[in-house]
Amino acid sequence: MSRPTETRRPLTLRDVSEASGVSEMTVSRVLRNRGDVSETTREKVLQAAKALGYVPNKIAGALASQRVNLVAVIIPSLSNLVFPKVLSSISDELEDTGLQPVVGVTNYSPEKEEQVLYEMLSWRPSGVIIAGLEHTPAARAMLENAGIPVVEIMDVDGEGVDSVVGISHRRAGLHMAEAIIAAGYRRIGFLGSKMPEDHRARKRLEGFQEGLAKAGIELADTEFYAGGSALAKGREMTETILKRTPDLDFLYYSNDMIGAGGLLWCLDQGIDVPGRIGLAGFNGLDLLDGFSVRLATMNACRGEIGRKAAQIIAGRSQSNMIGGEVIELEPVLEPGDTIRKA
Amino acid sequence: MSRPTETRRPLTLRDVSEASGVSEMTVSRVLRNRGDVSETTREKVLQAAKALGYVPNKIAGALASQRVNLVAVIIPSLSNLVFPKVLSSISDELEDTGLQPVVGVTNYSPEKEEQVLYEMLSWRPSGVIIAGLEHTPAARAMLENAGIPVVEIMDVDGEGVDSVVGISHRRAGLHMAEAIIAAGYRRIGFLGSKMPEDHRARKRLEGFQEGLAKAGIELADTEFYAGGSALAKGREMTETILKRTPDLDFLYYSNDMIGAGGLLWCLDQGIDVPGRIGLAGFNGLDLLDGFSVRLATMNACRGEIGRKAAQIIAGRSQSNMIGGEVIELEPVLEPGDTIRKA
DNA sequence: ACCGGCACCGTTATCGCTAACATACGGCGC
DNA sequence: GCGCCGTATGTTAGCGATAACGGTGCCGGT
Repeated sequence: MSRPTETRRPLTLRDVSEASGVSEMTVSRVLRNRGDVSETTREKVLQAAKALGYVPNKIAGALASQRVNLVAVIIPSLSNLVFPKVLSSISDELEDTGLQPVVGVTNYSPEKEEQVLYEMLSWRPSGVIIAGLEHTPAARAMLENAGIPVVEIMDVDGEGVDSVVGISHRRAGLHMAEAIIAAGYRRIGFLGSKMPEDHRARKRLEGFQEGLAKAGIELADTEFYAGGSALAKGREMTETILKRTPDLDFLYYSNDMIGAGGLLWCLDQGIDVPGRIGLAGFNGLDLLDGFSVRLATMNACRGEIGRKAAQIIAGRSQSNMIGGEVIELEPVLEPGDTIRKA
Repeated sequence: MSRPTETRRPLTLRDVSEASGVSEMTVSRVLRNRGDVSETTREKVLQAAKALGYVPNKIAGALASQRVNLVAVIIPSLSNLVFPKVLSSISDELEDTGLQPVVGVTNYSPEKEEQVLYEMLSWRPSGVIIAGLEHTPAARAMLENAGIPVVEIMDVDGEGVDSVVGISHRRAGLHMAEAIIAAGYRRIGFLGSKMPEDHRARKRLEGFQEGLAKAGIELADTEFYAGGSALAKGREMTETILKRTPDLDFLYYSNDMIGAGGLLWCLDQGIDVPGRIGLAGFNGLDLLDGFSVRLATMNACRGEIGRKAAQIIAGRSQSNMIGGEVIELEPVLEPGDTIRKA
């Protein structure tokens, strides 16, 4: 009820050691469960620590031991819904390894990414998980020189610094194109975000166009957006593109959220999906489970990506084997109800 | 192209100081922009640091200066969509204060919260922003003894440790009840999550029931869920509750996501909304902008909450004024299209 | 009685950086 | 010339923990 001390000086090991009558070293051993301590002193120490409300100072600990139990996780955005998913699979996997993820957000800006990376590396984490393969030269240099395991995730189309876990967005786009063509669609439009720094979306589009080209087809129209609620944007863009190019018979969206918006708009308009027009998105958001008509999409293996990445970091922080794994996962087409059955 | 050194020993201030021919202290001053350094040496040092690829060690810096530029932000979940929003407003507000948010997630578990808090406090952050007012006794004690500004956010119905920024969920529920009754609805059902630790949802329900009681009405039926895609669950639950109690004329959902699922189901079924049945959710997700029929909801001021909380932390970390502010924000009813006009 | 080994615990020396103080130096006023 | 000030830099002493090693009992074997 009354304050333990007058001026609240933060507690240190010394306080606990004095309170329990043993040396700081022994207290440290007890608190870390490391080294031999008799059961009786262990009890004494724990009791004293609890009574004082002692919280160890990891800053000092990390400096002395040269070990930090943090893993830097750097992603472009939290509002994308994709990334929280990856994040949670990372933290699940890290749960009982003693490692802890720390998140940094770049807003799809390479400069911000460089900043965030610098900031995080200055805490000397035991590993870095970072989205994408495209970084500023300085950022890349930092990753190479950090001397810790680095896992670049989400994308395998390019050269990685160290380990890489992801899917080929190029091939994902290509496969989607093939599926669409196989289903008999020919007048195809693309709708996506304007962000020039979303390399994965760009690669999907490139792969998609390549797939179309193989069948001698070109994109009939495209529409881009920036900012705002993706669902609402999907709705607007769909209306816009169909007004401009009414004979489109398929719309490929760069993500599920705008795809879902487009789907809602089509349903509202009473358009026959997938007869008159087919739709597909990308990501496999479980959000889509809530629609009566299920949008075709491609599962981006987000959970698996996070898990593998975490495993690599955890594995390498124990045994210091030399890394450089590249794990390519295979995205799965989920045809849903918005592509005609062939 | 070739590695700078054979065995890559992490760089220290000493390396930079040797490379630039000045003392470590001067290098430190340059890198922190603190104290007087002549322009010429500043240049020399910066150049050396860049050439070596030096990244400062904040661990050592923090230990020496007893200052850490981190703010712990502790929230129940990242998949709720509400919290990423709060997070981003916090980090926007902190952007140019030199402070940096670090996120911890509790999964709505008080024990996990206690763990995460302990973990974060052991890094000696300059402040804590934590969701909710309900904590374990140990967690509360830690917050009280940490000697740093603490802001509990989202909720004001209860006793805070230090500062509090949020809305009254009890009153939010109550107001929603009044609005619904004013619109002429009488057979009212509630649909929500089963989580016993979601105190804010509980308080909304209590306030809602209180509002109904004032008009001499009781909840006609309730339905709860746990886990899974909220949109899909909303759909299922709505079907279930309406099968069980067909004469309900209003459904109050504990969040917008399940509300949206319910709305989709009603539209699919061709049910007249808001004539035959009214619907309302809670949170004001901008996701809802994408629907042709807009769900009634209540804006929970998430952006404002994050901003104010960050301001309090930032303000107090500069001038050490004594805290204890309580800021109650006023949620706004957004009637949308799913409540009859009175 | 002596020695080796084990279980337990203390001492010392960092870890990389910064606060606080000390020093060097040039210029200025008197 | 002397003292003094201000600027630009160096020196010293920690910050709070841990690694590495050094004791100290106690036991059992010989």
